Amino acid sequence: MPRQEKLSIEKIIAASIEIIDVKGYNALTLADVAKVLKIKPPSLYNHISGLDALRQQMGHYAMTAFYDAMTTSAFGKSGSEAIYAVSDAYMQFVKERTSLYQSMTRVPNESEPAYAALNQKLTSMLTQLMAHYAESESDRIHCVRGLRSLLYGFAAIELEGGFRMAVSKSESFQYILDLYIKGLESNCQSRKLENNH
Amino acid sequence: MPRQEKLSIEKIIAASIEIIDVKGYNALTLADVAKVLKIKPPSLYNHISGLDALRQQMGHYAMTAFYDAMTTSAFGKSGSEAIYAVSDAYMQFVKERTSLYQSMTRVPNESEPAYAALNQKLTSMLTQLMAHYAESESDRIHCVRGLRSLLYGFAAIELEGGFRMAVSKSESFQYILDLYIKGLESNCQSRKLENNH
DNA sequence: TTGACAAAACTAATCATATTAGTTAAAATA
DNA sequence: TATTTTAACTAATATGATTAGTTTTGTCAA
Repeated sequence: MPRQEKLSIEKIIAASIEIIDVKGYNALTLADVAKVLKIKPPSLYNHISGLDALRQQMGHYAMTAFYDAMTTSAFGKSGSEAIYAVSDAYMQFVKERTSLYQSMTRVPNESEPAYAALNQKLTSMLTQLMAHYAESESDRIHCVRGLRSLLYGFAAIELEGGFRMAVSKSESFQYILDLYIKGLESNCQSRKLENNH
Repeated sequence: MPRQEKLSIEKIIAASIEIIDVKGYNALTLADVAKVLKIKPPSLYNHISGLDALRQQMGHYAMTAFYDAMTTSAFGKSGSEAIYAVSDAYMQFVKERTSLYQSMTRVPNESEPAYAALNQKLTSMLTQLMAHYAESESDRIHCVRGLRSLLYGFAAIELEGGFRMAVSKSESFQYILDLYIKGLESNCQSRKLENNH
């Protein structure tokens, strides 16, 4: 009986996610978290140092799950296949774990070492995927920034209900990804032509 | 002397922008707004119906300025020239009027008619710009969604300090835009080939 | 000029929330 | 079992949004 009862940071995060599911990221309050956990708000301070710290920890937790999803999706793939895979995994994460995704993107301090380190690893992974399309390191980074911008922007606009025209959003997503890959390929093409000048 | 003193919704918005410039969008409070305007917080309710309503009005005000900047930049241009122009204007707006841009993108209710109408007009304008690259209406909308995603994502990641590698962000932006345009062109190309099958 | 009216300020009060301080009970451990 | 730590609690403070009711002030017509 005294098994499941033990409170932990994980339980606090789980409760917070529940609340965000219902009320949205901005509406998270310690008062509500305490209510869900059936304790008084000050008791939470035995586990976390405040609302901002909770958000920070949620960000790290979310980033961990996200990093895992991204890495898994790309494993063993290369070229456009890998790019499609991580992009689909990205959007799947956004759709299926929206509150977690928001906890990641709206983390109070992105510079916090643990968070930043994971972010950095993710960027490295993506940069490797660009090997097929760009030779120089800086070009690969440009490509990664492009993909991240695309995915981040699409997800954000979709989440806030921004795509209002009566056109399939998933078709748009495929179209946009195709466009991006075509851009990469066309880039390759022109590079090869230059080399044979 | 009693000239400049008159309070108005414009002055309230201006004061709010000042505060956001310094403390960030989330930290806006009516208490601070009142302090800047040298009145007591309840007095604000003679002009606005609360913090959320203020944010909504700021969103509309911001969208108006943004729509103006976008439209002006594209005027008389077409094809890739127009796309580069609106993209540059977009990023310029983000950089020079950051608080306003955030007030627009984080507006409490994007469905509010006045806001949504402007948003719709902006989308129409951008869709027209895609005439050169896509024939069907739905393809043009896909293209617009791609561009918006790209710009929105790049701006958001840059604002939150997400591009950490030692690579020029403005070069990345140019690279990404080039990539996007190449994608559009390559799309055209393959469409023409198909037609001549 | 003055009295009525409307606008816009004010004070007082309420409520929700975060957070701190200090206390206590319960669990873990020596 | 005695001690120590953990994690709950109550009480209190501070900030901020918001409402109610009052007062001031500026405008405008008689």
